[in-house]
Amino acid sequence: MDLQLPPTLRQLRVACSQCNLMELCLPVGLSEEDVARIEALIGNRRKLKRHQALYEVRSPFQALYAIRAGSFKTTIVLEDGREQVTGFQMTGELLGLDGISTGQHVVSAIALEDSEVCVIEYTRLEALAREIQGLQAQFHKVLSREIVREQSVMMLLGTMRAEERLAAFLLNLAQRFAARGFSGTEFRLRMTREEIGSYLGLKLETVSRTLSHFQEEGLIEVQHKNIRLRDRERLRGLIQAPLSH
Amino acid sequence: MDLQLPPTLRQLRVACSQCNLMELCLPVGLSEEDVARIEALIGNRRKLKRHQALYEVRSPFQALYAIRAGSFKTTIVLEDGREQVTGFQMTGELLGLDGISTGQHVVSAIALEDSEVCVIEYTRLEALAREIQGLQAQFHKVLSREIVREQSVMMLLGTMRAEERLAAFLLNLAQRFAARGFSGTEFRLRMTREEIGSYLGLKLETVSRTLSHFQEEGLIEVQHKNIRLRDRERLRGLIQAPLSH
DNA sequence: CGGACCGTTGATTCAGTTCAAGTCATGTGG
DNA sequence: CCACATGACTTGAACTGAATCAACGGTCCG
Repeated sequence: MDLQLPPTLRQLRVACSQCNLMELCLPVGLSEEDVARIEALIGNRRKLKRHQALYEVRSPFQALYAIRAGSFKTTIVLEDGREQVTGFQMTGELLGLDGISTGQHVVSAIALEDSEVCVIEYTRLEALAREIQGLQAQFHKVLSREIVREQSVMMLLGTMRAEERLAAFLLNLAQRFAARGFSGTEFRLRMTREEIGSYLGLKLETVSRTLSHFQEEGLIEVQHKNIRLRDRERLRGLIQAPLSH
Repeated sequence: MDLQLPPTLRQLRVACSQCNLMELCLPVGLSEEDVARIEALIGNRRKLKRHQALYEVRSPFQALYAIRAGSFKTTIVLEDGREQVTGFQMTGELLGLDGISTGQHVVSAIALEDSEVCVIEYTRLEALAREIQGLQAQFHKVLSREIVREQSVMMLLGTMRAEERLAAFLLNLAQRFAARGFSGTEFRLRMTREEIGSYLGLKLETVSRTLSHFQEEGLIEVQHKNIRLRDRERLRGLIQAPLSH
């Protein structure tokens, strides 16, 4: 995920107040003064190479991570080894919320490309949230938003057919790219067909076939990992009005 | 869900400190003094008849609800009318977390039987959480636990076969009944086959067939809504070791 | 440049859905 | 308090969407 800034500028963005993700991240709707205090909270950064784990299942929970650059997947594993992707995260989104409950992570977070995160030590976040009402409110909203997101995935997995799932997935990605100032009609998938399938409860062959099918129908153009949405309305229609029954 | 207390006693339990759900609810691990302050927070109660909505989709979010007696389902609806159950809640569990994100509820909460909830006004909860660290910590854990629960439902819907889903569902119910001091081997389902199916991404016929199949196998006894677990270990084994592949 | 991974496409199989018919339970109004 | 209607559940038979198995082409990376 290119930040579309020259490298020199990239070096300079060291603080939340200068981060172009500010409106996506925690310090939203806060006074300058409060943002300054949050900057102090957000200590160091961490860089990760593609396929590297930010944290693993069962590792102790200590911090949340705001994605500064790159993207991640979170995966959960069953005793018998079956694995499922529970989410894809991109810049400005928060990772680690699953660890608060038990003090141990229940998913692993893996970088889909070379990435960088801001480390937010959790005890310090809680302390600051007690002092800055706006931060508390924002944090609660982030937690609740994750609950809501997962509920819509449950809907997707529970009641949608393969085509609808893929359509919903593509539209969601597009919307998130657009929210970050990238094109919402042309983008590059960071994940494999298998990872998409795992997230959507489908096999990779079904993902591949369905994308091909969308292409035949003129809904999208697929070239490897590059996607272009050609008929967003019909794509949206797929979700709301299933073919039959 | 009978509280197993004579009616007279039931009248008397008016405060958190005397509520037998205390260890399941918000005031966990707090000093007596703090519990007293939380009692003040928890204003009135609300009684609901079977099938009555505690709140509906799109209704404004103002409060969380702790279930004092009875049980609920939460459902999300698609534009085309398709509906899915996203969770079943029983005594001591919190309802309404979905509303924090946008200020509007994204699910409806419907009583499965005559029920009663404690109303927790959200702005007051946030204010108190800023003052009482233990309450803040507990609240965050509750939010995170819901995120984790939904992730395991995603796993269930995404990668499990019908038998595994049902087995996981029954074991989860059993464990929650047991945590509340009821029998974990013999209990009554509060929801219909259709509601179970909706939650598990199955049709009601499949739920019915699978339960019958479990019975033939000697895993459970089913009589209408009454379930008895006869071989918990083999039931658990179903989840961890799928038949083939 | 070679090998591993990733993706596409086809043929076949199968788990779960759909359609259907009938039983049983519940509760409501006369 | 009974009668009847309605909703809940079960079971069977046929159907189907997605999985599985398989073979092959493309691409990326060391």
